[in-house]
Amino acid sequence: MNLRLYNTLNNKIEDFKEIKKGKVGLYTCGPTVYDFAHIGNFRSYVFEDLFKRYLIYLGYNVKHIMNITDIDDKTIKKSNELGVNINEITQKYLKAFFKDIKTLNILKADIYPKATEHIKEMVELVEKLENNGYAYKKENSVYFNIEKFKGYGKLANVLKENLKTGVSIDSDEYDKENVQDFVLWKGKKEGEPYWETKYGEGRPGWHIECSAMSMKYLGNHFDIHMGGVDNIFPHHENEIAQAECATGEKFVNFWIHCQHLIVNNQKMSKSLGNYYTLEDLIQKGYKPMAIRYLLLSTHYRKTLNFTFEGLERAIRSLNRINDFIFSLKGLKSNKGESEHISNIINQNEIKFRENMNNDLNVSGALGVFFDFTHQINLKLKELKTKDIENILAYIKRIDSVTGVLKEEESSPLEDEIEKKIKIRENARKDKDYKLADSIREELKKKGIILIDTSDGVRWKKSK
RNA sequence: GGCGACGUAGCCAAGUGGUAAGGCAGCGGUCUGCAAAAUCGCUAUUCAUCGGUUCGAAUCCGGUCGUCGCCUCCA
Repeated sequence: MNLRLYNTLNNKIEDFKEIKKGKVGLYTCGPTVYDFAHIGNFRSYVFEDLFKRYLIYLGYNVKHIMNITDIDDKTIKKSNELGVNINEITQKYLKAFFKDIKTLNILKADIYPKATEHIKEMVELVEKLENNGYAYKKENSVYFNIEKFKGYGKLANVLKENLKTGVSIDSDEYDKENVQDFVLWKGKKEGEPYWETKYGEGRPGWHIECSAMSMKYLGNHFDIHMGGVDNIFPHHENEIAQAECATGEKFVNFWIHCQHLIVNNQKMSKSLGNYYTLEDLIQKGYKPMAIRYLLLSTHYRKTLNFTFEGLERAIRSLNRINDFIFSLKGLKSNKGESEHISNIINQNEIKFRENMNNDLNVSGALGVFFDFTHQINLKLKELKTKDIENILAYIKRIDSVTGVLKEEESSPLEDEIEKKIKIRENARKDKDYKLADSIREELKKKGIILIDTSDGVRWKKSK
């Protein structure tokens, strides 16, 4: 089965076909760096990462662009309120963003273009739209005339008749009631940053940024554009309008949108006190990989209900995988390789792929993988050296997609602890279980967990 | 009002016309000096609900109820 994806453009699951063999151009909507990103943002980023990792797993050469919005109403507002230079704000939160995605084991994009560094491209795009008759000037701003674009509304399934009310508005955050032509270029306002261009002093509209930057790095027509469902309208709809009216070409083949995350069945908001940043969760003692596991284990088109119970469950599910790897690594085995183990691996990987190919069915794919751990656990005693290598290599391939097994540095034990473990071993031989148990308890308090196996004592650090 | 997603065990969740995966939790057993891990058994006659199509429906169609999102910025 080929990779099949739900394409918002046509509202159905379609076979994925790349434009240029073996290559995928991928654009994901990035952060507006005016505040810390929250776990809802990270749900999208983690899903996008899962998707990108899977494309790489399938052998595609992925070119991934993620924009950084470092100029917009919210950023300007914050800058003015705090009396701080806008760059200081965007620098601060950009740094935090990069730190967070590293923590969550999200692969870096190839390029993170900043809006403020692509004013020239945006103005050129506005110019093209004006030349093609889709844009008009009003006051000091330039607007897109949605009446002129026949395809307007095709992504979000909105009818122009329901939108057009005749007034054009140049703010990102305007009042209700009027939805209409959107702004391409905003004339300068008092107290706002501006650029000097052929359209006078001003700054770009929000939507033009993504059209200009995606086309600059991926071409006029590229494979996949992703984002949260809230971006479908108007942001992505407007991107299509801008790009297609400027170039006359189809803009993007596949639009993939990730559902939102809610917290305890409620919309996340600061006023409800259920608004979490990644740092908040880490401060509470949760491990990043458990957070990542939780965020990616629900299908991307389903609303994810974030709860702390769910996070606890994620920890335990991950433990099952980690314990499995732990047992494998501690096995004493004979040389050789068994055909039936290779068969189990091959069969399992095929099923894993079938599930992932089915519109990124992670839950199904994880279920397949848990089946695998079960099958292998039944055969642990008969594994040969090469089998274990093969299994570990398979786990590595799976994790190249899921990215939840980021290993922590395994520092060697201190001499003193080593000594204690030896004392305990001797005590056990002498059947002095009282002493043995007290040492085990003592080390547990230090974060070292001892496990007695038929192959001897083993230790691991507590999570 | 318009557009869209969705409703499967205590919780999370797969399933895309052929008779309910998997994970977590729980109970009982095996293994272990005891633990841990693993393992075995038990835990949904039923998929919001009512009708229809079909030899056969959680899956298709229609109605009803309910949840969420978008329609203004938001991942």
